[in-house]
Amino acid sequence: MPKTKTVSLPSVRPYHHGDLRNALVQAGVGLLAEAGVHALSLREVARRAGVSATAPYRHFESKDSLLAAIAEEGFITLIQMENKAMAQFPGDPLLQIRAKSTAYINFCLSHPEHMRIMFGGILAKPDTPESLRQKAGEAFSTLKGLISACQQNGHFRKRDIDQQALTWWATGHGLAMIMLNNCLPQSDAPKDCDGLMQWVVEPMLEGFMV
Amino acid sequence: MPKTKTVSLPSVRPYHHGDLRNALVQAGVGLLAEAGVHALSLREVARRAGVSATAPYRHFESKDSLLAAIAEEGFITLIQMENKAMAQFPGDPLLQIRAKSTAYINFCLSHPEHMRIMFGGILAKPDTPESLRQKAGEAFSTLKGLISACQQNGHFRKRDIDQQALTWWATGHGLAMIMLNNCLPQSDAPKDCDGLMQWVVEPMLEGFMV
DNA sequence: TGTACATCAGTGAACGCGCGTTCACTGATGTAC
DNA sequence: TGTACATCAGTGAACGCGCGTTCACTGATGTAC
Repeated sequence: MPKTKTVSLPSVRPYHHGDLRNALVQAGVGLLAEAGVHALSLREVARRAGVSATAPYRHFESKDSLLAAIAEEGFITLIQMENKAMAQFPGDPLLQIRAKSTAYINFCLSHPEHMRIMFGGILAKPDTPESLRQKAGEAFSTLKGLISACQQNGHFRKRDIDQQALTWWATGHGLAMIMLNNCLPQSDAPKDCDGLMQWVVEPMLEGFMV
Repeated sequence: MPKTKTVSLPSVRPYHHGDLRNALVQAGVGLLAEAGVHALSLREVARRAGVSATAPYRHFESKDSLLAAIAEEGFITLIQMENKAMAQFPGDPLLQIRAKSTAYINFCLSHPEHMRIMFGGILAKPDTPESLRQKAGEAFSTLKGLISACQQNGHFRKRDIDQQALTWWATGHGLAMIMLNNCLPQSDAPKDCDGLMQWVVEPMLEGFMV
């Protein structure tokens, strides 16, 4: 087979990367998905980004702050998925809550290792950046808005909104974590995860409905 | 200050430990509680048990199998705490479920790092020992029994037992994980964790009640 | 428009570290006769 | 009861490894005049 002489494209990486911070976060996200939390090291992330082991220190104080950025990226993706799902049912808060729940569990199951970072104690650390905390809280605010709307339009009984919201979130989050860890017991539950989520949420919903 | 000559007690560790396997598990549990998952290494566990770095290999194939034993110990403790709480209300399955929920969250909050191992993916690994899987399933079986009893005595509507049980577990587990990770949003929820658990479970319970 | 210089974003060598695991070993224990 | 020997449960040296981080550096970029 004759070797074809390939034209040298501008493959010479310029000295400055241009958007290394972002590239590192993306490399981290990819590594996480492929190899899991335990394989996620600063050095490997740098390697993936095609950069020296110490370059990340121009953009992150320490490994922990890279981790925080990766977690934040996770919350952003989660919120996007939820918003997209909710947008299918404009004006119908009940269907929107259902869609949001489904999106939540879909994210969890498609990003299990990411979940372990997002909910693996990083938010309990003192030096967690404010932007991360804020993103983490955003999804919950949306949920409260939807529940409030469901009370207004007569779908739900009037109850403490924080209370109903937290109950809902706990249920969805708990199911997701249980599935993530392969703890789901044998049962006659639906096999598809959308159906399962509805199935689990349903008994709780009966308590919400007017 | 005069040195008092201390009698040499039988402090000379005999060559054979006697119950090293158990001692290693306990050392691991202690280390976990004090220093967290990240600090949990085979070598440090051996050090704590006062034994050479390689001694654990007489009792555990690998670090992973020590981890599995530690997780199993966690489930045993959890089950004990739940059973003790339930025993306060013999013959009253509804109060027993409530007590079990409270015990669950008390365990989670008093053993956060242990929870991370128990529900950190270890049950998803292929070579997880059968005994661990079985212990992990035990608490759920108990819950199903209680729910069934609540249906029998007319407290709960007749519904699929697996479904109600999973909803309940998901809610309790979710709340515990949320608290563990400091994700609990600002709200007018009770501050004590028993009260909080009841507060979160209550809206769901209304859907269960006849 | 050109130049001097400060600042920024990379490099690569080196550090010390603790880890999981292997190996050949030895001291203690249990058992068959 | 005593002895030979197999088995068991420890030891300690050594392995290779990848990690996070520091340091002094250098190439590229932006800015003031």
